[in-house]
Amino acid sequence: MAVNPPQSGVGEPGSDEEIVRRVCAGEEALFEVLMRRHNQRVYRAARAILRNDVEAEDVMQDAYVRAYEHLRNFEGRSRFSTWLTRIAVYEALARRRRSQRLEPLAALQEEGLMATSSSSNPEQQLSDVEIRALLEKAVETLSDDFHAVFVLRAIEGMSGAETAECLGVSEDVVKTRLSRARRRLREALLESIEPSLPAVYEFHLSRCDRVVAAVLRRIETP
DNA sequence: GTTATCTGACCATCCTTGCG
DNA sequence: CGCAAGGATGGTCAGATAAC
Repeated sequence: MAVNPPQSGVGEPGSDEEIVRRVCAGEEALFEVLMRRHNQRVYRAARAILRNDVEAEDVMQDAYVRAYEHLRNFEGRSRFSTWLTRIAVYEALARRRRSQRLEPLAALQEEGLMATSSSSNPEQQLSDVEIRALLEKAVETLSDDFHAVFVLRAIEGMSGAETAECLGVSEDVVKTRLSRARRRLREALLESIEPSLPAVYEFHLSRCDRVVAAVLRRIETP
């Protein structure tokens, strides 16, 4: 499920750590390579916590600026991507705390997201686009903690250790949250598709007639 | 065989609800 | 309003399983 499309950009001059070393040595322009390389992950990490595209982009900018300013503090104890993601996660968590103080009722506006599609044709309903929409809706129903773990682990493909480090929790907590997030996703998806389940593998009247006729022919002609 | 991951059981805490 | 009961949620631990 992990999707990490290669980022386009300014050539690929070596490992992250190598680029960090060169940026610190004065090649500031190379920082763009790091940004392009990790845009996807940083965006998903920020959005996993904030659930808002615009705010996620703001956090990305803040995180990149902060990372650039503190690049010399990167000691290489973890991968650069983990270090960068952790900065974005901390920025996002701080922003979420601020917004929760200011708008404690904002979350109530999210109610009603799980309204089910009324499409009656299961084949249409199960098209790729709709499956993706169902998945996204289901993921959005997860609690904040489960949502963040699920996005980082299952979608972004980070390891348990990386996710734990980014979110500031133990690996055990990541494992449990991921397991429960998956279970809840299954339940949410089942809830959203159940109304159309009776139509799945429907034994159409014409096929019924055909089978009955064939059986009758075989019975009647020994 | 080792490591990583998943999953279930158990427990603690928090929240809601009903009752006096 | 205060309190107890029950449910929901989340963390820890341990065993099972898969991948290497």
